Amino acid sequence: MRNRRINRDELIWHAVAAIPFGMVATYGQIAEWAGLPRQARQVGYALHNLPADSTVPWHRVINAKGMIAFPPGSAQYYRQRELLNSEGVLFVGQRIDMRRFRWKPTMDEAVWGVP
DNA sequence: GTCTTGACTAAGC
DNA sequence: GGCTTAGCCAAGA
Repeated sequence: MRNRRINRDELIWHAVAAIPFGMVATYGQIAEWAGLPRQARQVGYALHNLPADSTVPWHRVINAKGMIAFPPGSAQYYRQRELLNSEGVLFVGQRIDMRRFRWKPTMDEAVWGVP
């Protein structure tokens, strides 16, 4: 069987799985950490292909606006919101307080929010 | 091969 | 704060 190279999806899933409990990350962040910059859409695509029996915390991935990518009112929207709420991620209306819950990788070296 | 779609983002109005 | 436009890349028809 050859060393199957890690698929793009698995790379993304791995990055998503690295998000700690009670934290969230944006699609752009996941793409970048997975080594796929500018491919935020691919992250959503990979999550869409995520098997139902997977343990990947897909609900910790949100868009850059701090909102769930699903349209409000949809079953998926409420499911993700409930999962986040159960982890202590509080919502302000339809938005998450990114200043508190956005995960910052390697806080010592990471440069996020640089002007 | 081209065209459309998509769990996105940033900038402009 | 919300809508529109443009940019981006990959998968599917």
